[in-house]
Amino acid sequence: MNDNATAGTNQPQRYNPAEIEPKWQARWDADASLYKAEGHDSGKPKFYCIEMLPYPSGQLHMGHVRNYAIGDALARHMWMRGYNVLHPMGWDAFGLPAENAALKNNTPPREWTLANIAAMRKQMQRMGLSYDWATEVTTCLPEYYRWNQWFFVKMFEAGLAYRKKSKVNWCPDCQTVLANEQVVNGRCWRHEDTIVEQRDLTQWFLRITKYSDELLDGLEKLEGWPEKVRTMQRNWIGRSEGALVDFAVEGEVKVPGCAKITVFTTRVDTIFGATSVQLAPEHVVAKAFAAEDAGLAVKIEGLLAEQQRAREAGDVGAIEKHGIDTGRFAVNPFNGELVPIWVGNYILADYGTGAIMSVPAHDERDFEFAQKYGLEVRRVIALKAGGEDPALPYTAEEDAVLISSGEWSGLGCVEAQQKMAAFAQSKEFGTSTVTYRLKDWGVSRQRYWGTPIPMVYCTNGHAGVEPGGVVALPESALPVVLPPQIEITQQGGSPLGRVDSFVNTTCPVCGGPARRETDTMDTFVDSSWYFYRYTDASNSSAPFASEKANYWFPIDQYIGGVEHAILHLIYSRFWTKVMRDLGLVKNDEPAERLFTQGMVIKDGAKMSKSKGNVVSPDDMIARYGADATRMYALFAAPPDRDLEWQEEGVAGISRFLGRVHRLVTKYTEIVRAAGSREGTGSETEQKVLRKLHQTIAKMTQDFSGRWHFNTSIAAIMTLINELVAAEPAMDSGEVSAAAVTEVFRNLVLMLAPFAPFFAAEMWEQIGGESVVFRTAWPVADEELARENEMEIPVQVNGKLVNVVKVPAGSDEATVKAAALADEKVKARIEGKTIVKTIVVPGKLVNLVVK
RNA sequence: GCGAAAGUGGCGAAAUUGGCAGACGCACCAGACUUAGGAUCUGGCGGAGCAAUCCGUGGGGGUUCAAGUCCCCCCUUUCGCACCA
Repeated sequence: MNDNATAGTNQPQRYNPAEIEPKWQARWDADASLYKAEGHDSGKPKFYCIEMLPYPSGQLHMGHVRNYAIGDALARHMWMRGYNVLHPMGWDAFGLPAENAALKNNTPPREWTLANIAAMRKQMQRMGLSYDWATEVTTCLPEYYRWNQWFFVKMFEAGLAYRKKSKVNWCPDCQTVLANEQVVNGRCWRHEDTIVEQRDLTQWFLRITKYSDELLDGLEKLEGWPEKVRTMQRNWIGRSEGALVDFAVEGEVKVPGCAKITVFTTRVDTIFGATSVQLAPEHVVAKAFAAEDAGLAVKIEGLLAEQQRAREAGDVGAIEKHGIDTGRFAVNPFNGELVPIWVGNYILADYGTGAIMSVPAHDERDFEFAQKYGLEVRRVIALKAGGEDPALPYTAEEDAVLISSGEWSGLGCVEAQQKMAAFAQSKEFGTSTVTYRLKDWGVSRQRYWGTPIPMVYCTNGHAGVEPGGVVALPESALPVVLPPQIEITQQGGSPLGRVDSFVNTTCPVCGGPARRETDTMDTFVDSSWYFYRYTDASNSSAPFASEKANYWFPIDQYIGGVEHAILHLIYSRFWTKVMRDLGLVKNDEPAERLFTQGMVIKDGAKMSKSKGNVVSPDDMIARYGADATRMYALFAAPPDRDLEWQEEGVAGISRFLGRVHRLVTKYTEIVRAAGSREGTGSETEQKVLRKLHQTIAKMTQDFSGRWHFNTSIAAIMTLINELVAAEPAMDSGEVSAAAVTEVFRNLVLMLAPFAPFFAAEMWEQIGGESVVFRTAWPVADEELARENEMEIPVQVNGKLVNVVKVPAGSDEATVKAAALADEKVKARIEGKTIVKTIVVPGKLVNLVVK
């Protein structure tokens, strides 16, 4: 850069990251042992630290840089604290972009993906991240995905993987099915503008609902997870306790199974107030009625269309309630009353039973609907304490009792719910039940670039398997390898279905002809267990050895974006429980602690190509170096908050490193020569050492607690500012060589987690032993850190007047006397009476005067 | 609509337990050095005022000797959920 003549006079070697960083990178890349975790027989405590693995798009973005800078600082710090650290990295390498790229550039997905991985690995190495590359996991390689298939077969055998025909979400852009979790407001999670369609398809599902309660209850114990994520998962699982009650349909219904309507309710205690039954437009009974009445059929179609439109508008909640009276009646089993059967556009087919009893007096939606159509509103819940009845709709359950409810009148709501459900069960017209919003995980994808589902359909069938029936492949037949060369086209359907050599196979049981399943697995399968594979990445006989996983798990710290709160983080919890039940691992949960970092934004908005506000990490590194770029990502905001990227700030960090470089270089000879010379005990020496040890204490605390690295870095900057001020004293010997040595050694050690290249260079320069990252983290000396003088603010009537200095540890009387002796204070209280004096030891004095 | 988080200088932010509001950095201003350079160093920098001093943490009330921090009401922003019966 600016290597002109003046630079040479008193600063022979200026901070030049372009020189330092590649030099160290070359050394580190050549030393595979540098970041290698020790085995599970290591005597040290373990620390398993992971950042979420990226999709190999080919380019790191600033969000990655921030994520990895946080994890790397933590991993390096824990190394220095003496832990056995496993800090791995991998690639979530299957997925649609590879197919799109293939279409566009005519490059095979595998080639494209592997090239991207190579490019991104290089970027990570350029950033100086401390990954153990020997444990690298790439999900699109058969060595990895064969274990997806292995798990799939295990789940099939355990009844956890099954096939069913159902309505599924279809993204016309992805040309594939989406899981419920991948649909956001009726749109595709990857295509914000694309409305997801509903299609009837036969698909593979994983029975995540078997673990609904455990997934929910487990959240209570995940205290190391952000409350926000736990809440989101709780909502997603959506457990709801209630009752099923059968309402018999009055009169004849020709379609079998339609003689009764089973409603789901959480408020069976309000059933005497039910004045209609409401069906979803797709309910079988509604369809049965429609079959008998063409006019009704048209109207019900209309309701369905309204629901569809609302879903497409992404605004299901705002739909105007609308319904149709079918003219038919149902019998309330509790009182024998006939209530009209309606079809409503606000009734969801896929929640509960798709049918409800409508109680306008005690449900807001039912109330709104009844008002519109003039249905009866009948109060059956009153205040327990008596007195004036609350306005309708009245939805409270606490301190409320049943009225006008026959023999149940007088019971409290909660008690009535239990007793009435039990009664319904004894009379066989109902039962108490629990429903969930969580649905089984649909994992079939009509795509090429994913894990082939290891199932075949035996054409002729054999004992126990009908013709065309499902047969799981035995372990010896795995992996089912993706055919490498395949033409990617835009036509629908599973691409593998067009490859005859793939489809046509033999049945592993009877040896007869069979067809392979041609769908591939959702890529979220890949990321559901990848972190177990890190512990034993090259195992070719099992997904991993249990003893290795049991040593490292649960993950001590998992770091990633909050956008995975539902998808990845719920799937991987599920997968862990399945593996536990298979006897592979002992832990119930994958990660002890989860940290979700904020977004990186620019000019107030998330960086995106369309907004043109993308800052490239490569540019930053080329201009300021990796150390400054990483350190800025930690300095600009606390890691859990959004970070506004300001290039001037990176320049500021670069200047700061330059100042440290100048100081370290200036005192290098003293530090290198230092023996065990005595300190001078001078005031400046005490001051410098005090600041040093206060900084060590602050940094150590930040790492173990809140991770507010912005304040840690600010503390180091303050230390540097003090050192600059102390330069004359360090030059004159007023600050001893021993003290200078102590300061600079510890300063470099403290910078190591944030600026690894810089720290390695400085450490070598001052003659530090071994590797800086394997040197023990400094320990704060409380004695040296202690202030010997305190500054005590003095207030009069709560307003600051002056600050007085007193010796540290002064008692109340001394502090008070010092406050009263202060000229400014004297002037302020002149002629007034002190009514009260508050002395908070070590904090302040407040004089209340009149 | 429900729930959560947030709102502090020109900007990013700090104040961990009710106790000096604005640490640290950016930008800006002044100065030094100078082959005048987007380098480096020194100093200044919430607002008003010559000053003493007064005002100031989204707005309004309250508790307290003392409130950015606690309580009540309201506003704004972001995120999550959203006819879930």
